[in-house]
Amino acid sequence: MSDGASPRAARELPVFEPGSAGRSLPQVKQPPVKQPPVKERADAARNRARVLAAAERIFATRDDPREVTMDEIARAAGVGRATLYRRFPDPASIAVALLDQHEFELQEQILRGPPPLGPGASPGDRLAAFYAAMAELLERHLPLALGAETGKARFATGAYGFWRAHVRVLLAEAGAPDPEAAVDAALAPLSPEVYEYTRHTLGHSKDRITASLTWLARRLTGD
Amino acid sequence: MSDGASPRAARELPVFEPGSAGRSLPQVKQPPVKQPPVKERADAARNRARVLAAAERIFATRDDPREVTMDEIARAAGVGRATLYRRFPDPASIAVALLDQHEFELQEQILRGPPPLGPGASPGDRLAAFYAAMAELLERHLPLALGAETGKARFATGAYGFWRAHVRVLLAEAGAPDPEAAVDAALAPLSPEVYEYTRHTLGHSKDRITASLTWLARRLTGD
DNA sequence: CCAGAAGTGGTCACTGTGTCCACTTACATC
DNA sequence: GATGTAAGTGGACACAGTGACCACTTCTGG
Repeated sequence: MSDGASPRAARELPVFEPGSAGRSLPQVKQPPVKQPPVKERADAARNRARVLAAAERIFATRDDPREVTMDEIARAAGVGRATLYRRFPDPASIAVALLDQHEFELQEQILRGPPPLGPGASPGDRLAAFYAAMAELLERHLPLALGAETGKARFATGAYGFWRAHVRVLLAEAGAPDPEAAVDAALAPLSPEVYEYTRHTLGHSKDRITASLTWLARRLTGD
Repeated sequence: MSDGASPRAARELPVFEPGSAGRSLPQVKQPPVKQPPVKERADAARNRARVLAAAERIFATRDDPREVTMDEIARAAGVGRATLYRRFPDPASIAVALLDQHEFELQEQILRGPPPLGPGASPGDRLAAFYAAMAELLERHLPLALGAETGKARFATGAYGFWRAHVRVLLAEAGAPDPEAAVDAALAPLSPEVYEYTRHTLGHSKDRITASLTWLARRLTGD
């Protein structure tokens, strides 16, 4: 997180920066005027790393990631429950924090990577590439994605706003009459629940799902 | 449930019959060979009606229908908790039972009603009509739909299999290369969570959402 | 009418939650 | 280095919901 290069000044899309997830430090009821201290104590950072590592392990192991409990994570991390609650209000927010780390790389590729994921290709190609990349992400981190959907703040997967803005632009370029309304329909098939259902309940292969999403991308953008 | 007319013998689509939801009577661990008795005792039926009525009221009232609890429903229905557990394993299953009642009518219209919802219209028109009808259903029964998504059995909304079969046929008629895989992507925008997000978090009108779904239907079926 | 099956509701042990508070530890300052 | 202080920590507590159990009641077929 200390790359001095590439200042992120002029950006069109709302980039979600990973690491800012579990750091809204004290969970005070009303954030007072006083800014929370910018610097994190060393032991706190160490514990946060422990928590995230333990949580990643647990989410990956569990049968149903939606059943992971705060108590369980705290015990696995060797940390008191209050310590956990200090940063994360519920297990879902931990999954979100972990997921953001993985999603950030994809955001970079979309913003500055080579086509068709990055700028330069046609809307149809870019949308298809985006779908494929998201399917890949879901394939690898499905437990986290499922766990992130549990809490009260749905569609708050941190990066959702980014995907939304990206796809909305693509739909607009493709001539959709109301991209702002269409974009959520276009993103719905990427919901972790849908992926889990087709992938594991129905048993479709990742390639088959990706092919279907590619077809969808072509249809949505009019080829 | 005693309409002697129109025997439902030869059907292509898996119709979900409402009323069969809370009636898999005893929640035994392993259903023994002995068939559960076909007839329901009069007092049991009365209580079931009470439970459903109370639950409908509660689901509609609550801020977040996902937080409705068995205890709450039992108290509101004036019924012991064990009585409730006898028929329904969790609040979600009660929401499913209620929702099925409303979905059944739509199923009938699709099977035997006039076009464009019923048979006779083009795939594009039928899909658009289906989307519009589902949006209407969600608009009216969103709390139930959200509550039904809570439990462990997702995509088990009873009727989901029906919608799935219907839309799969439409996509096949429209020439989709892999309707079996595409159908879940086509149904994803109808997820209650997506509807809630666009409708209430973003504040889009029902008409705007419907218009967008109509656009989607045209795109999916190639007009 | 009545035997027995189906249905009922109060109770119990248990799990996870969220908050609180007394103690500990890191770090800025001297 | 010593030290004051605020951030950080973990155990404890009260509470809510669960799911199962069981003694009791009520319905219904013969």
